Parts: sequence; C-alpha cells; structure tokens
Amino acid sequence: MSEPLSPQYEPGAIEGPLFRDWEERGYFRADAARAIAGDADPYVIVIPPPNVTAVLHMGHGLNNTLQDVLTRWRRMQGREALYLPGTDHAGIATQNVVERLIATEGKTRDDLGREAFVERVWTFVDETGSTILQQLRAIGCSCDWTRTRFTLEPDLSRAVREVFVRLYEKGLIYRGNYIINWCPRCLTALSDEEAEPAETNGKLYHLRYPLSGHAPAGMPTLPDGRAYLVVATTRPETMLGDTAVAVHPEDERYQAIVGRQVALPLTDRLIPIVADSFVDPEFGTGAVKITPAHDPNDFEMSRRQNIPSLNVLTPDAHMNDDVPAAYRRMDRFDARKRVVKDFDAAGLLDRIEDHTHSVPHCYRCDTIVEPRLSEQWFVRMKPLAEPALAASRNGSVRFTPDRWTKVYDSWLENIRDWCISRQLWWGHRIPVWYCTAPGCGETIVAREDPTVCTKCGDATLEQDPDVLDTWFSSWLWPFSTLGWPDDTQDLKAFYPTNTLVTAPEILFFWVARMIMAGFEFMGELPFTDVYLTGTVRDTQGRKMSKSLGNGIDPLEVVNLYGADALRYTVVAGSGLGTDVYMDPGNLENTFSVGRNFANKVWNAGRFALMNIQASEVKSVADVESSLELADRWILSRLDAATEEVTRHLESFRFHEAAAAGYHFFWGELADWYLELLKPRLQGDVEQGSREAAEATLVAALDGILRLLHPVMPFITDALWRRLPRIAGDTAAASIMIASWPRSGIRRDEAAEAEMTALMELIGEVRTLRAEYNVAPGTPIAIHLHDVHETLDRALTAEGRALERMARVGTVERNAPAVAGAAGAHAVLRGGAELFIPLADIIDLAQERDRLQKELDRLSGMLKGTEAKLANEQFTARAPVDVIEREREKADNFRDQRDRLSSKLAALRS
RNA sequence: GGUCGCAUAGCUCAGCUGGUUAGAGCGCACGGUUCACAUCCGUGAGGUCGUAGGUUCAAGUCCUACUGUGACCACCA
Repeated sequence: MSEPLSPQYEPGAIEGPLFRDWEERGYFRADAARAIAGDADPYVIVIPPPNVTAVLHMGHGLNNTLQDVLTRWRRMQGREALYLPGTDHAGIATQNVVERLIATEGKTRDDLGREAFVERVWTFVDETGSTILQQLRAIGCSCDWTRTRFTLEPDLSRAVREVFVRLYEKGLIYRGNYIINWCPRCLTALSDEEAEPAETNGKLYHLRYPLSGHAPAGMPTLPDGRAYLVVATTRPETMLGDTAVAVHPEDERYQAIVGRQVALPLTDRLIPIVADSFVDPEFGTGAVKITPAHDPNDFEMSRRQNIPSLNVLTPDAHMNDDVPAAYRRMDRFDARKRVVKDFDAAGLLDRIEDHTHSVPHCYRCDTIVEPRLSEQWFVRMKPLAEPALAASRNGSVRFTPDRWTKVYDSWLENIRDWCISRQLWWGHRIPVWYCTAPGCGETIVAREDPTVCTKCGDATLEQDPDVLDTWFSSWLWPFSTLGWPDDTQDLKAFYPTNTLVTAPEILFFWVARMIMAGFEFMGELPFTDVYLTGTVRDTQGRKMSKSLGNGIDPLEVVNLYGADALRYTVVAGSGLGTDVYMDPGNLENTFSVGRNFANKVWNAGRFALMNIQASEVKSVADVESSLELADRWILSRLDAATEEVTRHLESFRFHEAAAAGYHFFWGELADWYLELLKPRLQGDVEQGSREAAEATLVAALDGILRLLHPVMPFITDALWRRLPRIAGDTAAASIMIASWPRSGIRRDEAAEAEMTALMELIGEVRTLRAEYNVAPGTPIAIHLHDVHETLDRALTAEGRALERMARVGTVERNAPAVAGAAGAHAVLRGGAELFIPLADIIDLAQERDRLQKELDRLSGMLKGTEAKLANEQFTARAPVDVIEREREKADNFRDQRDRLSSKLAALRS
C-alpha cells in the first residue's frame, strides 16, 4: 500500500517535510480563545531567549529539547500548549560582535557615530540574526512561530519603558555615584553578576609609606630617618589614587600614628592615617591603603570616614592626568610595573609575595574588570525581593532539583541593588532627559519622549546617553511577550506560564528577576515550576564553549543521525539536573544510543508494515476473546510503560521516561513480542490468531510511538501515519495531536507471570547452550521437571517459542531421570527444573564441578536468608509481606539445594 | 571563609517514599549471514555502592566525621 521503507532509518528525507507539514497544519499555534473559554487548560513555556546573534550549541540542544518534550507531551494530553519562541538583543554581546565586524573594516563605533552604529547593528541583526530560530526548527521544536518575539522590538520596548517609569515613580530606581564593575574593553558598567571571578596567581606587593613629620619610637625607619609603615596591595598602580591609609582602631601597633599623615610616595600628596574597624589586623601588616575610586571596600570606608576620592584611571584603564606626569596615559599593567620599579629604586619596596586571589573578569570579553567610581542608574531590589522570597518559602514556586531553592533564597536574602545602566549604544535607551537650560537642571522620566522641559518649558533637553542592561528587558519576558502592558487576550489566556526550563547559570540574572517582575507588575508568579538543567561538558569535564572549541554542533548531529537521535541522546543522558557529558571528538560514539534506537524503532515499524497487508486492523477490543498469552502480555507491559513514562515526565525525570520507553520498545516489544509473533504473521495460522496478532501489534506500536513522540517527534510521526488504521478509531492526521495514552486499563498479572516464566526458561536454555558450547544451529532436547502451573500454562500457550528462540527440538515434561545421564542443569524460579541431556558433548567431571559450585552458592544464600528469618527482631518488626517473601525465598533455596544435592548424588553413583 | 552538590562495573551514568540475587548504554570477550534491523542477535566477564563510625529487624538509599572532587556566593587589601 505504501512505498517500501528503507532497511535503515534515513532521517534526512523525513524531517524537513514533516516539520513543514506540522507547521502548515497549524499544530504549533496556540489558541488563546480556546484557553480563555475553558475548553482546554493552557500549558505555557516561554523559551529562554537566546542571543539574537547566537548559533545553536549543545546547551540549547539540551534545554530546548526538554522544553519541547514537555510541550508536546502536554499538547497530547489535550492542553492548549504554547511554546513561545524569541530572541534577546543581548546588549554587550551583540555590540561586541558588530564592533569586531567593523574593526575588520578599520573602523570603530566612534567613527560611525551613535546613530549610524545602531543602524549598522540593526542591519546585522536583520540579515544574520535569528538563525538560531531556524535551527530550533531543525531539532523539532514545536514553538508557536507566529508569536516570535524580540526584546528590542517596539512592543517589548514599550514594556521596558513602562517598567522603568513605574519603578522610578515608586522610588525604586535611583541614580548615584557608586563603585561599579567597569569593563575597560567594552567601556561600560557591569552588574555584580556580570563580573565573574577567576582564581588568579598574582603578587602581593608590600610597599613602604613614609610617615611625615617626626618618627615615633618603635617604628622602623628609612635611611633618611623617616619612619614608615608597610601596606600590601595586589594593584600597586592604584596607590597613585590613594587618599588615606587605614588601620584597625584597636591595633596597638598603630595607636600612636592614627590621625597623622603619610607622605604618599611618587606623589607630593600627604594623606591621613585613619582608624576603621573594617581593617583586619591579622592580614598583612594590618595597614591598608585606601583608594576610594578604585575599590569597593575603600569606597565604603571613604563615605564613613569622609575621605575624598581620586580617580586615576581613564575609562579604558590607562592612567589619567591626575597622576604625576611620568605615569600619564600609561596602561594600567605597565603602570603597575613602573610603580613597583620606582618604589624599588626609592628603597620603598618592602617585598613581593606570591598571592592567589580571585579577579573579576567581564563575562562577555573576559577582560579584567576595573572597579570604578561613576554615576549609574540602580534598582532598589529589597522591596522586589520580598515576595519572590516568600514564593519559594511557601512552595508556590518549585525548583527542580530542589537544592536550587537554597541558592535562590540566599541570593534574595542578600540582594543588592542592581546597576542597570550600560555605557553602550545597542539596547533600550534610558528614558530619562536632563534639562540643560541654565539654572534648571530638571530630570524628566517619561513614557513618551518629552519635547520641552516640564519645569522650565525650555526645549534644551538631553536624553541620558546610556542604555539599559539587557536583563532589564529579559526579566519581563513571561508577560511582555504576551502583550503587556496592554490587557491582551494572550495575557489573559497564557499568563502565568507553567514551566521554566533553563540553565542554572542564569538563576540570578534571569529566573529570580523574572519572579520579582512577575509579582511587581502582574501581581502573580510568572511560572510555578523551574527546572534547572545540567551543563553540557566534554569528556574532560569542561563546559562546552565556543572559545574552547570543544563544542558539538547540534546541526552536524542532525545531519548525521537525525534530530530524534540527538534528542533521545541528550534526554537519556541527563539525569535530574546532572551534567551531560559528550565527546566532541567522537560523535558516532556519543550519539550511537539515539541513532541505534531510532533505527530500531524504524525497523520494528517496518516489520509491522511488511507483515500486515491490510490497511485496517481490528481493534483490540474486537479481538479480545482471541488474544493469546503474548498479546495480553505485551498489552500489559505497554500499560506499565505508559504509567512509568507519564509518572517520570510529571516529575521531570526525563531520562527515566526515555529509558522506560526504550526498554519497552527494545527489550520487550522488539526482542520478545515480535519474535513470538512471527509464526502468527508469517506462518499458516487460524484467522483469529492472525487477527489478534495484527490488532495487538498495531495497538502496541500505536501506544509506544505516542509515548516516544515527545522525545522523538519525527520518526514516531513518520511511522504512525503509515500504521494501518484501527477499526472504529477516528485517527488524528498526526501523532502530534493524537491523545496521550492512559494507563491502568490493561494490566494482566497472570499473563506477565506466565511470560516471565517462559522468558526465563528460554534464557536459561540459551545460557546453558552457550555455556556448553552447543552449536547455535543444533536442535536440542530438554527435560522439564516439577513444572508449576504458571510455566505449564505458558508452555501450552507459547511453547513453540522454544523452538524459534532457543532451538529446542523436543520438550519432555517429567521425563524419568536417566541414571548417570550427564547434562546441563538449571533450577528456575518457582522451582521448575531444566535438564538438557548433553552426554555426547561434555564430560561428567566437568558437570559435577559445576553443580558443586552451584550448590555452594545456593547454600550460602540459603544460610543468609535463614539467619534473617531466625532473627527475632526481624520477624517481630518487619511487615508481614516482607517476611513472607523471605520465607518463600528460603523455601525456594531449600528446594533448589535439595534437588541439586540429589542430582549431584545421582551423578556420582 | 560560607553554602550546596557529587563519589555505584573500564567509561558515562540510573537506582524515585530504606525491603526479591544493585541496573542501563558504551567498551571488552566468545559465538552467530533463515528475508525488520550487523546502526543487528545471543551469551559472558567485570561492582567489599569513596573511607570510618552510627541509626534500624533491614542501609547504595537515613545520620555524623573524614578524604577526594565540582559548583555557587562572599571576598582580606
């Protein structure tokens, strides 16, 4: 009926057309009206917007696959599922990319000017941006592409401005002179979160600062007779900006000189010695140089102590004009060397020690960050943090794995104000204007661009040159993307969202802030569940990154093995929030799990299609009375798999869900059921048996394909659409919109017990054949003793499987023991005995050894079990069913032991 | 310095509320070309569950300490 399928799964030909088909049919679109009308519960995931210039890496591959798994699963469950895509304008990152680009043309952003530069970035973004959204399609993401958003588009910019104004009016946004993290390469302020500390092997320089005036007794002196004290610093060049030296108020060594002055070397300045309890008398010499303009702690102290600040660095980290002429315009690291050299020459270099400390680096360009005193805009975070903290404490937002709750809580508990201004051009311009009319100086913060000063009416307004931190738009994402501040249908239908899946690296940057914004502007949490993924690492445990060049390109994997193989591999490989390890040097090895499984699924489907000619099969209900053991068994196992997959998805145990589907498909359906089915599909059997087989096979495939669809969307739909129709079923056009299977309706304990017994028997026969090197093609006879009822029924129903699956020629039940017969022997669970006469193949002595070994093993296990049962505390306290199980175990062991020893005795005679 | 995580087979990891003889994939060894699949099938070897204590009738699972390792936060200049 349909074209023959290739023996190997070829994803390339299938995925593209299938994805287009889904999109054309509108399966990705979420219907706000339906959700509002209550026809379907909404289920919403917003994508963590990737940088607009980003290209897909494995981190996205993991992240977005998990989001899509959840979305597809919920969609099949009948929810109105919305997976909302979009990108982030990524201020610094994007600006850096374009700056590098124009640098190849020999230009800087200043050459172009602000307007032209921003224009250039837009061109770049329009031309090459958003490729990642295409790439997400390639891995099968079922996003509602009609709702794609961009943080810098007009609607979202309006949300940003609304938020800025509201917070300003509430007094939660302020402008001030503070020490901030400054990137001398990006030439902008960074938030505390954007300055990433890295352990660095540096030096601790001990510098002698001469005291001015007379030398007190007991202090060391220089050759010229002046007393000196020693301060330690890791950044000697900053001494040019020192405005004080501090000691601890109770440090007896320095009591006498507090209040006196130091003649700051290399300069002609005199600076005071102050007492401040911030100083740790134990560290170094207990005396600290104070540089308020270039160190956060010194800055704090300078405010307490009323010490002036002196900025000695330019924005690009060169010495400025406020230092002695010899150092002006010098790079900070050159100046460091020079200062040290000059101290040494003046006999003021006490000593240099190795010193390991952490140094903050720019999270975008990795340049060493320079603390810098400057005027910036801040958000007062404490009031925003309170409801966000309460939400995690009262469990209304849940983190998975839940250990992240503590991390989240402690960040909020120690929340610090957020520096939101950036000295960039690419981003949301700060909606603040300053009136430059003489004597006015009014600051205007407005939703609409003002044309005249609200105070003096003058038109000489200047807008603040800075833009806002990228995250100042991202933190609004769950509602700005739905149309806020307007009261839209989408907002009504889809806010709050449900699950946020993201990397833990942006817990503070993004997740916590979204929760704060949700409460502040929507009065409600933006989502109820946060799933934090692991990190994708290489075989050496290093995080995959572009700069290390150890990344894996997901698209290369898609091209080689298909999106399903990629998806299955990342899902199966990631435990609950654990890191995922992949080998960039061996893609075949890394993704073979997914590739092989996809191929297995393909071939099992192919098998069914080749063996069922009809375009329609009966429903299982219609052939109920003709179902055979194997049929009832596989349907029962499918029911169990359905329950497991569903349960694991509910608790975000993606890997377990994947494993459950895998195990059912390969270990039960393919390895056993299909083998058992062959005679009934290919041989000459009764019509009823064949019909039951076909109905069951199609039902089983139908079910497991649905269970696998969220993880492997392409192959499951490709096969599902080709499956014969099930009579009476109003089949959907695609598995994507088919319903999620229900469980708890086809469990069959008896069938499972019988099949288990049969499978064990076949397994034992295979084991013994292999153990005794019986040629694979040689049919053998087996003897069975003490066949219990369960096994008996299984043999009656599916005895022919022994021939097919274990090359058993004849089965003799309760055959009389032939005295002296040598053979392979095994005792099955439930007490049945298996004997394979092997007189022509093995020698007796060998067999006796084996039996003896087996007997020893059994005796050991029996002893352990008996000891347990003899323990009065066990029998007194353990639950009845546990004791019962132990008893059965012991009885079992005892029986087996007795049989074994009599067998052994028989062999000896 | 503070907080949190991890330590189970050669490798990467499962093991959900303590309870049958601790599992999977890859790798390895042996054996397999009958028409779903060699991206396959069968069999096997390999684990004192990091160390030492403790709780319990029962511990890979709970508690404590230690060792190793990783992450995050705060940083002492």
